[in-house]
Amino acid sequence: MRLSSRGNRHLAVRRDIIEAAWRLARERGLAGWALRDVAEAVGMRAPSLYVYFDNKFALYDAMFADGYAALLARARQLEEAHQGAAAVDLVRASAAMFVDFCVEDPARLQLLFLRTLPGFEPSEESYALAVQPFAAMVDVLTTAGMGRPEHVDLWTALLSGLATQQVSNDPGGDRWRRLVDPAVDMFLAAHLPPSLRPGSN
Amino acid sequence: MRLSSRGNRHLAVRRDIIEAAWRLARERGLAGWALRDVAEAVGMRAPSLYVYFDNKFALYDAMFADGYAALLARARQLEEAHQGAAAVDLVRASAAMFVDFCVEDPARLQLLFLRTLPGFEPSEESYALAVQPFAAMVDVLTTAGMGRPEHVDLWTALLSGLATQQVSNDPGGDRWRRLVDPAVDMFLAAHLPPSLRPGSN
DNA sequence: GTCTATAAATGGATAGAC
DNA sequence: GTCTATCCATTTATAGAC
Repeated sequence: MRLSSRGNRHLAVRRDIIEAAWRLARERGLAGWALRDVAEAVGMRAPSLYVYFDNKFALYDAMFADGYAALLARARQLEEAHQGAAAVDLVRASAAMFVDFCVEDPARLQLLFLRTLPGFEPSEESYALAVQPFAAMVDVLTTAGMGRPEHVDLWTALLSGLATQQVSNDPGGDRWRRLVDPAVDMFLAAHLPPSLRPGSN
Repeated sequence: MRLSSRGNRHLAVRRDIIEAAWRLARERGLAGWALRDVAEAVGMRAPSLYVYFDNKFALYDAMFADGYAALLARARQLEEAHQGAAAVDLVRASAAMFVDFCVEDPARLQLLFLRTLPGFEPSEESYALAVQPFAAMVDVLTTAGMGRPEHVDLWTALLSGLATQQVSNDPGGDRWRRLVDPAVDMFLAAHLPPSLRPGSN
């Protein structure tokens, strides 16, 4: 009991630190803050952070895992909401979800998908977590008859391209965000099996 | 005469500095080097660089302009090589050229298109240069009957998405690079005017 | 677990001699 | 234009007291 509540406290502080780091990343960019700043944001001094993380990269690694956990949660939520719906509807909803997820936090997009942080490599544990949302997306596409690797890769390129353009060239706007539906139409027109097209059954 | 040759010398040294900086960016990442390193690479000491650039961002700005100039050169070259060819062929060739341009230098991709360098904003002059390759691409698409803004934006998203995925998730490979042609097929099937389709005339 | 103090390194930028 | 010398700020990380 005492041990576990101490463990819980430790984990709760870890969470606070991760969330403070995300806040700073959103405000100043993924690499635009120092450990001092994170410490201050949680009411500590920098050296105390080393009780919770071995170094700055370990904090980034925890953020990486946290980001993929958030994405996985949204994917699961979408899956539940689409129980019994047509496969294509889940495909559409997944596209919008993914692009919104990327656009709403450019620093997260950078850490999770752009690999732009010099020197950072996710740990094996975090990488294993990162695979799960990807697998969920493959499932969604497979159910709609578009699970082949070339389909999946083209799908990720299309969606991440829309997100990246939106964030890089029209931050705060929706110039590319609003192209998600047309882009999905284009993709479906080219790759959705005839048997799953609306109108057939 | 003396004045202009001095000016030429100055410009030549500037070029050397810019090229050394690109080399370092390719080796260590866009932000992975110090002015000291650039200076050493051109046989100087760091303070001497300030004769050629006001500060580090000014050097990045020159690299930015240089990158867009390189892209524009390739676009012009492609245009010339496709004098009299079918519009769709130039569209295809432009797609491959752009993705290759991005993939062959990830640091350049980052500086020119991803806006991932914290605090960096291109100067007005450099930005004006950046618009030109974009305009050239709009021309190419317009000639093929696909010049509407939504077409152009979807086109840039699709190609930059392929490039970014290639660089981020399969560096050195061709997992996404080889999808350029299928991606263009998909795009053309959805947007190329019937009158320009092969088979019609 | 948290602190103060500080090490150790980095890196942009300036002063001023030559 | 180039150099040496140096400033100054930043920041990761450690030592050791409490």
